[in-house]
Amino acid sequence: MNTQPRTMNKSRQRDAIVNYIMTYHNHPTADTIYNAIKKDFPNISLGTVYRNLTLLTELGTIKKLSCGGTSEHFDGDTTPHNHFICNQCGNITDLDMENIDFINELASKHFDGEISGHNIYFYGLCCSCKKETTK
Amino acid sequence: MNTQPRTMNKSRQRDAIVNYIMTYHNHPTADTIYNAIKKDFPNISLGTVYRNLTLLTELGTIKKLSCGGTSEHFDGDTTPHNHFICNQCGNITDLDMENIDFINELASKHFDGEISGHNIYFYGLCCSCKKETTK
DNA sequence: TCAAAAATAATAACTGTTACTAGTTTTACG
DNA sequence: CGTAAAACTAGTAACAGTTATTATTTTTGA
Repeated sequence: MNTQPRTMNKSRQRDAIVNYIMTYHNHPTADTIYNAIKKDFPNISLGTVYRNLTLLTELGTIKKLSCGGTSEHFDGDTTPHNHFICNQCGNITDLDMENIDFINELASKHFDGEISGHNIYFYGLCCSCKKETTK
Repeated sequence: MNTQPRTMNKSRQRDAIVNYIMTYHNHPTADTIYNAIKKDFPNISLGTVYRNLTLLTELGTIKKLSCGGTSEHFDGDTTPHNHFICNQCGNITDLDMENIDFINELASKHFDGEISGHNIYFYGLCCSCKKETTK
């Protein structure tokens, strides 16, 4: 039995969510999006944000980032790239580095299952926190 | 001001937690550990498990794994190694592959902060789930 | 225009985790 | 030893992020 809707209707709220994520590449949480969108949709419900984020993740329009904080983050950039999380301030940023998808092959070598992708989270001190600590 | 205890007392409960994690390399959640230890400590509190897991993580005795499920997992193996999470059954396993810590250098190349480490989570189908789907 | 399907707002419920408190265990030292 | 201070625990309440429920509204296609 298929529990998915047969067709997807358009929804102004969902459009606003996608628009926010695609405009600000700041890996927002559901709550961040909720508060930002409230300016245009004062009555929007947090549940609506969560429901659409789940839906969009399932559709592959966005990606969910689980990097150990109290809540999940979302990324509008679904192309392969890696993230850095600052141990001090907790900020998440994209990491500009050469593509290393070949590690999937390395991981497959001694593995009987099927590897389809990976997530990499680098940790350390971001530029500004590094400056702070060396003061 | 230092909020840490000045010395660490021994605690049978904490020993049992460490012992469980080091014995079964199954990346357990707090709840898994709690239920396992209850056999020896029928009155142990879930809070005690959480408190000690946090403490042990801070001490570096164990590592916390945040791989996107509903709860956190813990790993008694603190040596560099990578994990695989099955998209179907959710099982977490160690991935036997060559060390690729050199990616920290690659990541540092165009990065102004300081990179101290990384976590890699591979995704896909584990051996048994792969067999299931091809039946 | 109108009915069916999809989506929403509002709210309640749920779940993993943390905080609090009174009582117990461990430890250091006389 | 005995004992007092510090560390730790059980039990429980509180909290935060997320999901489920439901009545209502919006979207869509004929």
